[in-house]
Amino acid sequence: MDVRTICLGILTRGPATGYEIKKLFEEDGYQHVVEASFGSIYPALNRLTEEGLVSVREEAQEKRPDRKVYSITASGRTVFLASLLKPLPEDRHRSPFAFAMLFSHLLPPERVAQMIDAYIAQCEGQLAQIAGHSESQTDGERFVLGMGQTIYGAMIAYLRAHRAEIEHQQPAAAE
Amino acid sequence: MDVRTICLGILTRGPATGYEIKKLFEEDGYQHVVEASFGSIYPALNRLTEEGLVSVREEAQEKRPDRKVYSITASGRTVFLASLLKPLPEDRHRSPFAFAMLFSHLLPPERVAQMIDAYIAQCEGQLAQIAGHSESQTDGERFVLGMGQTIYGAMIAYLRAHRAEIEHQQPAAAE
DNA sequence: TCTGATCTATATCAGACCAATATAGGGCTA
DNA sequence: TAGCCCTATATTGGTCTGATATAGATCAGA
Repeated sequence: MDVRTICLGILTRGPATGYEIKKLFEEDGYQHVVEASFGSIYPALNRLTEEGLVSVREEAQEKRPDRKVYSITASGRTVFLASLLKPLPEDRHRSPFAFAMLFSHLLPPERVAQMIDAYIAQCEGQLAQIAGHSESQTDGERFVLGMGQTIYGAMIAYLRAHRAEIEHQQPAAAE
Repeated sequence: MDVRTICLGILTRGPATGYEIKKLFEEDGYQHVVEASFGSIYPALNRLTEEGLVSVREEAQEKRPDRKVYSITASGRTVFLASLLKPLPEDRHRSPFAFAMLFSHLLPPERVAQMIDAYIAQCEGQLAQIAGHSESQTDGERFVLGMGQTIYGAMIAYLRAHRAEIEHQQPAAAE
C-alpha cells in the first residue's frame, strides 16, 4: 500500500490539494490507518499526473501561495479499484512503547509508570478524536472508526488492569 | 526507535547473529512490536561495531558460512538505557485492510467478505503464535504478549460482530 | 538417487519513505 | 510588533524495505 495508492484512494472522495490529503488523515481519526509525509505525497502526485491517473487544476490565488487541486481521472479510478482487488499487504504495527516494556526490568519503576501514563493519554487522545466526528459517514467510515475505538478501548483497559505487574518489579532482580 | 536501538535492545538479552536478531522477532510473537529487514540490520550492526557499542566474534565454521556473533558492550548498554529514558517515538500503525474498508462500497460484497475472512485469519495466526510460547518469560515479556492478545482478540470480536454492516452494502448506492 | 524446497547466514542495491528544513504570505494574540 | 500558528509547495539527507545474490546443509519425495 504505497503513497500513490493512498493518494488515489483519498481523491476518489473528491478533489484535494497535497496539503489537504495529509491533513485529512491526520485530523479525521485515521492516523492508525495510514499516514504519509509531504516528502512522499508531492512526488507521488507529480508521478500520478504524468501517468494520467490524476489531473491538476492550478488555482493562482491572490495574496496566497498557489493551490494545486488534484482530481482523480477515469483511469485513476480503474487503477485504484484494481489495487483493491489484489491481495493486500499485511498490517504493520511498530510500537516503541511495547518494545520499551520488554526492558521494564532495566528501568526505574517511576519511569515505567510515566511511560504507561503517557501511552494511556495517547490512546485516550485517539479515542477523543474518533468520537469528535461521528456525523455524516459512509458505512465503511463508521466501520473503520469502530475498529479504532475497539483497539484503543481494549488497550486502555488492559494497561489499567495489568500495569501493576511491571511497575512493581524490583529493578535489578530480573535477568 | 531506529534499527540500531532495536538491535541494542535485543542484544541485552544475550549475544546473537544478525540472522538471529531478525528471527527472534518474527517467530516469538513480537511482529506487532518491531520488525526490521536484513537490509537495515546488517549495516546497523556494522555501525554499532565501529562505534564500540557492540563487539563481534567471528566463528569461521567448517562447511557453513561464517557466523558473526554480536555482543553488546558496556557503553552499548549505557546508550540503550539512555534511549529508553528519552521520550519515545509514537506508535505507528499502517493498515492496508482498514484503508480498503473505507472503500468497501466500491467493491463487490464477496470481495469484502473475503478480505475480512483473510484479516481474521491473520489475527488468529498472531494469537496462535503468542499462545505458542507462554513459558519462561520476564514480567515485561508476559505484559507485551498480553497486549498483543488483547488487541487481536478485541479486533476479531469486533470484525465478527460488525462485518454484516459493510458486507451488505449495495455497491453503487453509497457516495 | 537426484531434484527441489527450505534453512542458515551474510551482503548489496534500487527505490520508497520520513523528518527536517526552506520559502512565503496570512491571520491571531499578547 | 513580535512571535506563533496556519495554508501551501518543494527539496534534501538519510533511513528502511523488498528483492536479489551467494553458498553450503538438510530433508522430503519422486
